[in-house]
Amino acid sequence: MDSGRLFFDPSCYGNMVLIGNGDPVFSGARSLLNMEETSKRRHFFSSPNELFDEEYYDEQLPEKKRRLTPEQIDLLEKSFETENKLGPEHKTQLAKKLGLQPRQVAVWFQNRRARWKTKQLERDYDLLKSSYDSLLSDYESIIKENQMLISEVISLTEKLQAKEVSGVAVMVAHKTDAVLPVNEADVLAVQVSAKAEDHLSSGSAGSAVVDDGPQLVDSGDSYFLDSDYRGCMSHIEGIHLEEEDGSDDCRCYFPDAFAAAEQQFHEEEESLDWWVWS
DNA sequence: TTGTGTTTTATTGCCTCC
DNA sequence: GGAGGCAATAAAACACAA
Repeated sequence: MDSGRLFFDPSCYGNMVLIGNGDPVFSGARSLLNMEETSKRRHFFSSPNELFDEEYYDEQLPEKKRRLTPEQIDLLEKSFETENKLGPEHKTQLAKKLGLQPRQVAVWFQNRRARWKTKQLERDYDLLKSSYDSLLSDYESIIKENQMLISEVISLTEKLQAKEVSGVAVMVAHKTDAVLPVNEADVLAVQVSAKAEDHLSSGSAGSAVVDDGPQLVDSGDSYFLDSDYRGCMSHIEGIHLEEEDGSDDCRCYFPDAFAAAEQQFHEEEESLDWWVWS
C-alpha cells in the first residue's frame, strides 16, 4: 500500500479542511459547536507537491490522524445500535450532524462492523468452549461409571465361577443318585442376569451409561469422542476375560461379558445333560 | 522518558450486486 | 461499470510498564 497518499489523496481528502489554528475540522466538539468557522477552513493539501514544500511545512504542518471526540463516538455508537449499515441519506445526515466527511462516517461504520465481528467471534468461541468443557466432564463421569459397572460384572462372574465349581463337586458326590446340579447353575445364572438387567433397565445411572454412551458418540457435536470412546473402552482391564471369539474391536463392554457368561452356562448345561443322561 | 503493545482511523484491492 | 462491503494492512494515537 502506498501510504504516502494518505493525506493528500484528492478523492478522499479534497474536502478535508483545517480551521484557522490548524486543528482539523473533525478533531473535536469544536467542529460541532463552531460550525461557523467553516469560513476559516481551507483544503488540507491542494496538491501532492505541497507535501514536499518546506515553506508549507513551516506555516502548516501536515495534518495528523485525529481521534473522534467522545460526543462524536457516542452519536455514532447510537446510530450503529439502530442499524449497523448506513444508507446514503443517513450517512450524509450523520456526517452533517457530526461535522465529519461522509467518507469518515462510512469508514467508522466499516471499522465498527469489523470490531463487532471480532467480538462476536470471541463470544462464539467462549460459548463453544464452555459447551465442550461440559461435554467433556459428562464424558469423563460416564467413563468412570462404566468402569465401576465393569468391575461389578467381573466380580459377579468370578462368584459365579466359584459357585459353579462347588456345584460340580456336589454333582460328583451325588453322581450315583442322578442329582441334577445343573439346576443350581441355572438358578445362579438367572440371578446374575436379573441383576444385570436391573442395572440396565432401572432408572439408575447404570442405564444412563449404557443408553447415553452411544448418543454421545453419534451426536455429531464432537468429532473426537467416537475414537476416544472406543479407545477408552479398549483399555478397560478384564473386558476380554469372557470373550471366546478372540475379537478385539474394543466394542465389547459388559453386555458382551454377560453374554459370554451365559453362553458358558449353556455349554456347561449341555455337557452336564450329556453327563447325566449318558 | 522510552520502548512496546493495543486501539483507532484510514487506504487499498478485490468482490458482489444492481 | 459504479457503489458499497469486506479483509488486510499501514500508521497515528494512546496506554502502560520499566
